[in-house]
Amino acid sequence: MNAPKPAPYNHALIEKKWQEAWQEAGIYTVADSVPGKENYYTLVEFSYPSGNLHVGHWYAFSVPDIFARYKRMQGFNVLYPMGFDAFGLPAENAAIKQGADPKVWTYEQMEKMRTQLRSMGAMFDWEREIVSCDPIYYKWTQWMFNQFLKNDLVYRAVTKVNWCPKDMTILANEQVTDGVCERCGTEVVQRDQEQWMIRITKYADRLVDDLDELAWPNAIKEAQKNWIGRSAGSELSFPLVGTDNTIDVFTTRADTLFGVTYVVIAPEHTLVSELLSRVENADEVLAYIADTKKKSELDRQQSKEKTGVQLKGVMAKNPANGEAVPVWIADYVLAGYGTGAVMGVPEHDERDREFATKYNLPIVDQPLVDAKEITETVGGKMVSTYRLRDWGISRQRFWGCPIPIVYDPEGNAHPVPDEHLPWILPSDVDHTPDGTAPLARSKELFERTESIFGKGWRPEVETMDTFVDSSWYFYRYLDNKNTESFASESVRDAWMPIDLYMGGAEHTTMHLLYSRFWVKALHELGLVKENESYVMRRNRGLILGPDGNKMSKSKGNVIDPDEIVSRLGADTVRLYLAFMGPYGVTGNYPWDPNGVVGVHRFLERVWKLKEKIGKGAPTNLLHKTIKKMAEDIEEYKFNTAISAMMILLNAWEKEDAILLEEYKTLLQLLAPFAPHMTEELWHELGETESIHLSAWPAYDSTRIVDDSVTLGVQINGKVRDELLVATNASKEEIEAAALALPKIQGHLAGKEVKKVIVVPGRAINIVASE
RNA sequence: GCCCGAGUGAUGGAAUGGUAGACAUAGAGGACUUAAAAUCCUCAGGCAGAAAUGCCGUGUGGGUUCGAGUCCCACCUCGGGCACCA
Repeated sequence: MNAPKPAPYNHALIEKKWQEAWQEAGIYTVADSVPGKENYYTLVEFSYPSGNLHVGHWYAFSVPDIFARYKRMQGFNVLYPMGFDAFGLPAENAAIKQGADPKVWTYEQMEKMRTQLRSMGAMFDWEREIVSCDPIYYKWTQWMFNQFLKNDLVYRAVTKVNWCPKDMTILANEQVTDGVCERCGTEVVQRDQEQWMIRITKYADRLVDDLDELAWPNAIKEAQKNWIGRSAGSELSFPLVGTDNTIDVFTTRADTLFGVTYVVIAPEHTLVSELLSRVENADEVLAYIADTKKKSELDRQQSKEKTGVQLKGVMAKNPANGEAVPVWIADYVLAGYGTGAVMGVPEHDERDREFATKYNLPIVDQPLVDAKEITETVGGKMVSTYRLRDWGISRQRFWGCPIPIVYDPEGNAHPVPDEHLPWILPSDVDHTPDGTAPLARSKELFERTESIFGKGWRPEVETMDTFVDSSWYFYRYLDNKNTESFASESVRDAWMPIDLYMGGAEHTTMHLLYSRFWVKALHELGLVKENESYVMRRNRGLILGPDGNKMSKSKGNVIDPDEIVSRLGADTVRLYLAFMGPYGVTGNYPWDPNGVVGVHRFLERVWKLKEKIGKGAPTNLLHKTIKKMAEDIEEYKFNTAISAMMILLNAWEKEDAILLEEYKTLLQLLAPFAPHMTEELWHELGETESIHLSAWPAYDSTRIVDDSVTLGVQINGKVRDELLVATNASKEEIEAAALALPKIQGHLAGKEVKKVIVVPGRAINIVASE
């Protein structure tokens, strides 16, 4: 009879068993402080409850989990929390299309996702879960809004919004494709809308300058700098001939001031209405302005051909030489950038030249002067201007955080006092779009407002941009049940700032910048100590379909993680995603159905390797592997860390036997990657405590150096042979041995050796005459 | 157009200025099997050659260096960001 076959690797059984056991034992519950351990806060962007976990979620959450687990084994008290960014458009769309209640819909999606998220076997501490649409959470979103309002960081302003006349709704930029509404295809128009704004521009300089202190990847910093778009220049006043008024222009080229031949203002410029009375061609000007308004923002951007109209009879004086120049209106000048007016210097600016040529304006060549000097001479000032605009947070939507504002009978806005927070989102709303904010139809909200504030008072009916919810969520994980503050000072001290924030590249300029601003504002208001929220940020790449295209249902290239998990296991999916390439660089990797089988094979081989446990000899390779893996993981190069384990496995499989302790060390190295399988084997080998509570193995530094090493022997930089030498051989010995190699002698025949360079442990280069 | 990245086998990728292609996948050959799958072993950048070996080779062209995938200059291609930004 044959000996009984050892049990095969049954991932389904093992994964279920340990997920339950871990939860039971609470091994992922994180305390705010653990004696002798340093806290380490790893963050990933919380999920939108779309209801179905796709490969992207796995990549976003399970690979950072490897890092978090590694840090934990290294002796850190690691927090790796998860929650839901639960307000947002899809819930509302479901309400409009299917008549669902957005809240019920959202909570259903979250429940589905929690189950799927658990199948990852990640070390999320679910007791710290946050849900941004929960009043216990948004109370503090509203409270912070009030704090900002009190401190002049919030104001009311009229801005342009995308408006779909058919759907009667404001559209977000991403809902507008090629100038039409993505839902109904109707042409989108620009409409003035009064809304609540957050003064992010007040922090523009700090948001740029403080990047220098951060050890972030350069590309991310550059993207933010670019987005903020600080530009240093001069603001100069051009007096209008015959009036007390001036046109203020912004220029980065004050040095070309003497070359100015005209001045242009934006059609929306505040001076326009005043000047109209003095203009000789008012009809023409009005027609031009009307024309501009008809054009969508997109049209204005697309048509590169410059148009404009002269304000006949209006002249501006060049402050440098007193020369009178004509004033024009043109829509290539943007009202929202700089001062909304520019000086035209066709000699030095290509765009100005194009405009001047088209309208026969003079082009004069004048010598350049010193920018700073001339600015001072003409009474201007050196200023910076920014591409960054203030942040409009009002949304005419239902499923968002209510803006805690009420209006008195005279229409003056008042904050809802803190004692009335959370200012609850009502539920009695018809979601059919009719051009007004859904909350305007809530009887409950209006009655509540009157009962608290008095007759004739009415509520704000707009809700906040969901980027507000996500600007501070990382504080709430720290203290998610606190009813006295958004997070207590002691827990913030314990965890902030965040050590590592991994997320999508698409959030580089919006969410990442908003949340940096938010922390700076809280900091300035004395509400938090830190001035920057993220010590390190890494953007991950994208997982593409097997065909190399972005996964999409229409392309039929979508990989369903649930299917792979049930067929090959969560450990395999985690390992495969980590093995595809380095993490934290924005590389996009195609999913290879064969590749995932390959890493599964690796796990099965590790599983089978236990049969070789016996009287083996200690191996140096293990210690090199430990060293290399730690180095690689610290750089998020999980792919090469895995490959190091594969190399070790390949070597051990050739041995007759391996030592129990060494095999267990391999399990520990593999534990962050394949938490379930390693836990099973760990216990099978007699351990009673979780492998995830064990310490990351240390390597023996005396065992990472081999006795001998193979060097490449080059002649004039070309490899001709190799040489096995003792690691401690002297340069002279190596040189002599290399020169004595028969192959080398052959190559050197008739040549003169000029120099020999020995690179210890690497190569020998013999420099010879040709 | 401007800014930031990146170009390496059939594929994902590896390589402190020091033996290019680790590891893995696909592929070829073999073992086991009645057969297939699974598993195991071997080969595997290109060209030439029976082989030994030689020549070529990291987007292109230059350069620095004893030595360049890696550093410098110019260009090409691809990806990302911004864009009538004064």
